[in-house]
Amino acid sequence: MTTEPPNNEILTVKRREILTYIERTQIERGYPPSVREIATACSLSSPASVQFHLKVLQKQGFLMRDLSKPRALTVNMSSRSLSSSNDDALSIPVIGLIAAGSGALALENPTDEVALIPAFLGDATTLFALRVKGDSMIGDGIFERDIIVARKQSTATTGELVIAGLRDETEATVKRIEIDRAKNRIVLKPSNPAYSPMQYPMDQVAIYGRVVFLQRQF
Amino acid sequence: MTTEPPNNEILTVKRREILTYIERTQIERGYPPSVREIATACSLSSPASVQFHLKVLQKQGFLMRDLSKPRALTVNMSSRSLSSSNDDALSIPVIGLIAAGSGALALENPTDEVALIPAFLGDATTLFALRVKGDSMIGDGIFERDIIVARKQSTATTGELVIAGLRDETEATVKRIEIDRAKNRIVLKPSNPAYSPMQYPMDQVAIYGRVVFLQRQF
DNA sequence: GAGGAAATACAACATTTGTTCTATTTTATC
DNA sequence: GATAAAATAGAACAAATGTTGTATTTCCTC
Repeated sequence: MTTEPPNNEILTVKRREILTYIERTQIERGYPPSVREIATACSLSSPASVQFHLKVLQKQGFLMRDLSKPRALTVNMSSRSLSSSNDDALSIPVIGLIAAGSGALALENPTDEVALIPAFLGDATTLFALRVKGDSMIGDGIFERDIIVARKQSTATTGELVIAGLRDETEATVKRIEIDRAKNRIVLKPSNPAYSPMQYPMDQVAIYGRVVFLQRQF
Repeated sequence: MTTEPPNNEILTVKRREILTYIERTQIERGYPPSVREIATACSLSSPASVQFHLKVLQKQGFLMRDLSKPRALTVNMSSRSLSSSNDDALSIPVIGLIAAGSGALALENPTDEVALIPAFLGDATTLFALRVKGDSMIGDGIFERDIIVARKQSTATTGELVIAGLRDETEATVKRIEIDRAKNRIVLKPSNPAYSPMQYPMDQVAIYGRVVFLQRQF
């Protein structure tokens, strides 16, 4: 299995069209298209024309073929991975470290960028990402170095996982929130039994956002 | 697209073997096997025998076919999803393989789609995604319903987080692996203290891949 | 052990498909 | 505009593949 180094030559319009069609078909139908199906889909009236492009694509390392076998196509490299502006990918700035235990968050100095492609996340402008520090939330499976994505919002309901902090401070933590309107209190609960919940008067707590997503690299 | 209700008839040994082979081939090669390839792999010396089973599987709703088209096979329902509720088992319902095709295979619920892959994961063709079932790995912060992305590989070193299973079975689990070459044994360790490590002779364990990434939606 | 259903096999055939050769058209370059 | 390279097309052929009909074997049930 020799993985050809990606020829950094650009993809022709037609070749990109073909590559994309193969990918889409594989995903949508569960099996790759035949040469003639590619021809029809990509407006080429001869299988030979497709053959021509396939050979180039193969030489460039974009796909693998098992010759003489119908539909024996494997896409090595997504055409998307080459596009400079990755339409589908969201890049969200990692604003800083968020505390587990007591805090320490330096907002507003993007250190990193996370690339996400989740369709389900919706409007990207209201999202921000943080790298987790500490172990106060391991009960929820949130570990040190994980990256969590939150949606900016200043309110929350009991039980939600939020990014919050004290109004006067620059620190923020990720915690499960509990709102007691009767007593006018907010409780921020760690999910690690080794830590204790913290109680504050409602007006002292600032909610920055709600956790919607988490990712971890091993 | 009518999703046939899963006929609760059980899968024959042979039919399960065939279904599993189709799935595995789709994952590993990127395209489904031909009828004759199935015959060879599943020890059937006639394509007609395979045809017989395929028709049954199709009627049961396990797979779809486009007749007269080579390799036009789509697995609707993983054979794994039928396996008795082994807590450790991974259900591999939807593998909408990553950012594009490669070894795509979209099984089961089109609703559940993994559509996220960070650039840093590199070559997408050797990756596959799984949805986690069970709580045997919560010690590592891997929870039910999380999606883990693994890189295909058949070997591993002690301490790594792997997708592995018994060679003869269709189920796979995510576990931390420990290899004892002296005793010719492999230990698969859950990270939930409620579960016990399992020991197997080395040649009975099949390693499918190493966990490289995890994502969770809240 | 008899009978029937399920499973398997063999062989022949029709399709789909990949492949190659050659000719023609388009595009780019000077 | 001339020339070469790239791209496309057409046709014919070979290989891989799906399909069907029938016969044989295996397995299960009574």
